[in-house]
Amino acid sequence: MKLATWNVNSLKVRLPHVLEWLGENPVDVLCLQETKLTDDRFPKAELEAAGYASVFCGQKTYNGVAILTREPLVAQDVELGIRGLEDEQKRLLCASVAGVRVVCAYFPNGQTVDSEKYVYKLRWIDALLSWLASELERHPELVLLGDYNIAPEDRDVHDPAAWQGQVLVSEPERARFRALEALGLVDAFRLFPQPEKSYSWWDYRMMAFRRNRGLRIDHVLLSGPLGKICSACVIDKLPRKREQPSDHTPVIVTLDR
DNA sequence: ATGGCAATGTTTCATTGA
Repeated sequence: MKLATWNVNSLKVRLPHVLEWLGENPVDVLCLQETKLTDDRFPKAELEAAGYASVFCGQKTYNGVAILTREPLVAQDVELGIRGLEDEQKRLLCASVAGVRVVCAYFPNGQTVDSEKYVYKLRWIDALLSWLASELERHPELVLLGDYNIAPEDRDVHDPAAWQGQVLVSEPERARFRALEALGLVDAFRLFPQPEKSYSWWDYRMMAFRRNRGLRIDHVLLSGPLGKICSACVIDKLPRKREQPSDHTPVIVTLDR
């Protein structure tokens, strides 16, 4: 079983990329973030024609998440948002696939550490943490895939000195990433040897991709039982090399089942 | 110290992202 996550930065623009990528990478599950589409505009039929069922939860201009699966989804297993959190923003979606609870998340960006958006980011993650604690009891086989907007360690940052204390790397954010791990979740990417300077996002400006000035902020966290059957986790840089790419690139995880 | 790129809608600029 293969699962992937990809912040597409507008599914309207990136649908051809997604379809082509799925053709080359026929994963069982693909979680998307920043679809930036209201549900009435979601390209359900086009994805179905490519062999994928979808559930989605979107809004105009910002945010929006979706889960694509090769197997049909059971509607009653689908859940939107974090239970117990009042939130207008469409950032979280869950579904069950082959007994695995799949959580697709688009964490808030936070803008700057002195902004209201940063306060919201921390509050959102705190709500996620307490919700996940109970969710893990209900679903021991759980995977949290998405754009976390957190680079967990300095090795996930191209220039740690320049980023020191900034949003995406600040200590309160990193502490929350560790709190996710303390729930028993493991960072699938770090279960395996990886190339030095592996990142999942590069700024569009300053030729950042070509210079590999990036951050690793897209992650797959696995619950304990799934960590034990995980056999690979890779970042696929190819889509970032295309014309008109998303600034993020997919992360793919393989489970032995 | 600043902006640099891309997408969106309110569009011919402002806002947001990361």
